[in-house]
Amino acid sequence: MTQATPTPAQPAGLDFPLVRRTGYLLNKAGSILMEDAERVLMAQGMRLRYFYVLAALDGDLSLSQQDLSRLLHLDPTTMVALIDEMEQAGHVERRRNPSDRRRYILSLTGDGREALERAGSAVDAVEQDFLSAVPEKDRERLRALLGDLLADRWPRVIACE
Amino acid sequence: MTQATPTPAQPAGLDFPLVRRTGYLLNKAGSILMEDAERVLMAQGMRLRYFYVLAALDGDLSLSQQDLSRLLHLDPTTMVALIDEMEQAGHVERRRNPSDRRRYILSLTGDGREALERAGSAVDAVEQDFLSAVPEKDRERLRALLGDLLADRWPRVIACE
DNA sequence: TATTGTTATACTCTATAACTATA
DNA sequence: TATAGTTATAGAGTATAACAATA
Repeated sequence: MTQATPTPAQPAGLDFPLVRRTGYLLNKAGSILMEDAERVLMAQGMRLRYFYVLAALDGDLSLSQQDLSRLLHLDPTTMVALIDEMEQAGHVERRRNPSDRRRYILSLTGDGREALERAGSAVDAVEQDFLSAVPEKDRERLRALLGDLLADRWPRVIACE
Repeated sequence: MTQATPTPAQPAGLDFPLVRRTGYLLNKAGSILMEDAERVLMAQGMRLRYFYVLAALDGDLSLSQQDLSRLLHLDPTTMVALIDEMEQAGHVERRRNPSDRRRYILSLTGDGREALERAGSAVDAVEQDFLSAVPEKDRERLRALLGDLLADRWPRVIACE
C-alpha cells in the first residue's frame, strides 16, 4: 500500500519545489538507478554501453558495427573503440560477412555470454535493491505504467543514454 | 485503467530482452523525458542545470556558489562559469555577504524570476505531454510510487544529472 | 557514387591545481 | 590554517573529416 510521503523528505530549511514534479522524480529515479548500475558494472570493468552491446549481440540477429551504432545511437567511431575493447577482452569476435565484405558479423564468444550473464545478475541485484522500497504488487504496477508511457517512444527506448 | 502492452512494442525481428526490466524502463522513461526537457530549454538558451539553479535561488534561503555546487553536485569551477553566464544574462545578481566577505549572496533578478517561470511552463508542457499516455489517476499513482522509491535517497535526489 | 570500418584530429566538457582575498 | 571564489590547465570523452576497401 503506497501512501504517506508523496515526495522524498527534504532537509529542514530547504524547499526545492522541483522535487514535487512527477517528471523530475521520474528522471531522478531513472538516473540514480542507472548510476548505481554503472557503478556495479564498473567493478566488473564494464560500462553500461558495454553491457548494452553484449545484450544486443545475444540475440539471433547478425549485427554489424553500423547496425549496432544505429540501434544504440552511439557514434560509429565510438563503436569501433568499444568493439576493439570487447574483442581484446575476448567477449566478441569479428569475422567478415562473406556476402558483403565491408561489414563484420559480430558475435559473442562463450566468455562474452558469461560476462553478459554475470553483468546481468549484478544489474538485477541493483534493480531489486532499488525497487525494494515498494511492495511486489506495486512494482508490477510501476512496470506496467512505464510500459504504457514508453509504448510509442520506439526506437528511443533502446538508445544508449 | 492500465493493461495491454506491458512493454513497448519492439520492431519486428529484434528482441532486446533488456527492455523487459522495470529498471531499464525506469531509466529510459527518465532520460527520454529529460532529453525532451533539455531540448525545450535549449530553445530558450538554457540548459537543465541553468534551470535548476534558477529554481534553487527562487527560495528564501540565501545560497552561496559553494552552497549551490554542493546542493546540485556541480563542480565549483563549473558553478563559477554558470553563474557568470546567468549574471551576464541579467538573471542573477552577485553581492558580497557582509558577514563573510569571501562569499556572495546570489539572488534572482526580476528577469531571472521571469525566465524561471517561462522555463517552468515549458518543462511542464513537456512533462504533461510525456505523461499524457497514462490517465490522470495513474499519474498520481506513479508520482506516489516514485516518491516512495526516492524517499530515502536524499540528497542524491537533488543532484544535477 | 555510396557505404563500412578505420584513423587522425579538433572540440567540448569537466576536473585539478594553484592563486587571492578573506576568515 | 582553512574556505570562497577564481583562473589556467590538463584530461576524458565525443564528434568531424578524411581515407581504404568494397559494393
